[in-house]
Amino acid sequence: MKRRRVRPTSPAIRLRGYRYGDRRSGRKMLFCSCCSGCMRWLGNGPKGKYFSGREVTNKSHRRSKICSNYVISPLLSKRPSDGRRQTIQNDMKKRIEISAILANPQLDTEVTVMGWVRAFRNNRFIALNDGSTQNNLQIVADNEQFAEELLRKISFHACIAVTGQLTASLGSGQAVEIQASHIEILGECNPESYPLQPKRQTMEFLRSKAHFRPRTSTFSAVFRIRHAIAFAIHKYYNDRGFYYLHSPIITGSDAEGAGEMFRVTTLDVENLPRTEAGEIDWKEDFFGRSANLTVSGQLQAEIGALALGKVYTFGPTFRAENSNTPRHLAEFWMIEPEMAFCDIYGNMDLAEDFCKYLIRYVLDNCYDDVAALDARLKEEEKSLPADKRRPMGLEEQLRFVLDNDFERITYTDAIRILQNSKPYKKGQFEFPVEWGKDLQAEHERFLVEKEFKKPVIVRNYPKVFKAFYMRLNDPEPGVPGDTVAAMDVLFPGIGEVIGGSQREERYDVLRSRIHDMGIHEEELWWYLELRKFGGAPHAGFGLGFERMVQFITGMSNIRDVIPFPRTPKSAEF
RNA sequence: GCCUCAGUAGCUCAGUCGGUUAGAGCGGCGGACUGUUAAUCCGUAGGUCCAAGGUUCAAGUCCUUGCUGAGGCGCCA
Repeated sequence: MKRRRVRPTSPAIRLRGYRYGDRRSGRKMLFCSCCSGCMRWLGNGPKGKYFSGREVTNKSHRRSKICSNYVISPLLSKRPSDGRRQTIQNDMKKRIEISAILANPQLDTEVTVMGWVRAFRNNRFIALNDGSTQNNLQIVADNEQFAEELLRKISFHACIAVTGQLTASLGSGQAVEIQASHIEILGECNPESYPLQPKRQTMEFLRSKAHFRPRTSTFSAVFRIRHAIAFAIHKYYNDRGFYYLHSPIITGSDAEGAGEMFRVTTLDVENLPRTEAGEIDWKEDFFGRSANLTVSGQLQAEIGALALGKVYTFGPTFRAENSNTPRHLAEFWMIEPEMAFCDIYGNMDLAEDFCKYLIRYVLDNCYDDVAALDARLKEEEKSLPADKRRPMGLEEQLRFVLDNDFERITYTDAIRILQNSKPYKKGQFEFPVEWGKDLQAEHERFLVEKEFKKPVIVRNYPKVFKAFYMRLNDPEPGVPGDTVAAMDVLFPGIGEVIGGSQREERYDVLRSRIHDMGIHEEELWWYLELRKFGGAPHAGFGLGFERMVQFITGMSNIRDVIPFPRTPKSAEF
């Protein structure tokens, strides 16, 4: 069948759709064209060359066959002439988003807006928010013009539709407002039983009301910014020639070396199949083997990089660790770029440029949201003693990161700096500082927040506490032991945002590392073969998406930057 | 997983050495208010003091266990 766009058959009826001709019957069939995926059937046309839009459209409309996105002809959207009240259905097509009104206000025109009531002051002024922007639009409701019954229903977070003239505001807090001529309650919100209130509420409380918290100013700002960062990530890599590679969410490998995993099974847990030896028989399971949720897409990303050159993954990641901190989630999103023909230095360059790009993108595109979060933090910190307050405001902090180069040091440098530090000499560190021991949070925090006062990239860690796939460095004078080309990007407040490395591309070296760490070689046969056949030097890193959102929004708990957080003992919503 | 703290009205919290009828602010409800910006003013209702057990003449308060939450640490992104 040939797909062909249908032209309007008459000026009055603008019909949009794709027409398929059936050769055998000669009938024409019309399908919706609201989007490339929509195949909603709108009706059969009559035989013959011409297609009657009116007939089909009217018939389809009566039978509710038209896709909701389908552009209705002017004929249908015209208001009924018999004076019947216009329906919401028609209003919705006229609805303008508040962001559009505020960006480009057409004064003295009639507009229709829909959204949720943030405040109803003086029985006259409604602050309306529809989620399209941080800013509310003020609705002026002349209370003699509206029934008391209606006004009573304009309560906190009730959903309403308002039509009226857009005018310059007489008040001082806003530039424009709507003089309401028509108000409709789309969804009542009984304040006696609705859990949220027009007042400050704690993050803990709002977390327990995850189905309503996006309506608050703080969370809507966070989720708009979260979206912007996600979008910017794709844009960043796409613009630089990376390919988005979908790494699997279910994995059969448990040798990824990144923590405890969630098991995926269809076996009856009440009655597990056993082998003769009495062990659980995973051959009976859905995949014919033991399977888990992924803890990293890195190993698969390496497959991509060694064919497509530059790839990135961006997907959910699962860690079944009992981590009870404001920086950990059991389900989080991770971005893992992987580049062939790249070493640890190129890796660091990408990491720094990438972080800065995301921050800049948010400042350029979500300034109102950042400003609102900044103001909120400042307000919140007023009640804290001076030494507990953040050294910088949110926006100031973001600009500071943009304006300064990240400090780049080796692990060996870091140990030396720490051993010469005041807290070390005064014995204020809880954990020992010596070459060969991993840096603890208190050490990282000292480097980032006290010594350098900006993001720090630490590289070349001892191989003993790093993963098997990291590239072994040549021995260096002044370095007491073997190191690998690993790097961590440390940010103020949240610690490690990025962990990455140059990968071990030498088959023999990798194989002996796998053996040393007690990993079964058979699990990683394909990973080893990547080195055996057409291998290349390559590098990459993992960036914790929520940690970046946390840094950019200034939220102190990671559970408040993901819509539905999953943490130990918590998977509501 | 370890350590610390918390759980009292719808929300945020106070409640002294174990002692009479458990309080406040905000929010809700009723009323007033035609230029408000967390509006304001007057009035009013609202409690299984997390749960179970224990000590005591007497427990919101002390003890034990459990549950939940937060913070710190570890693991990491």
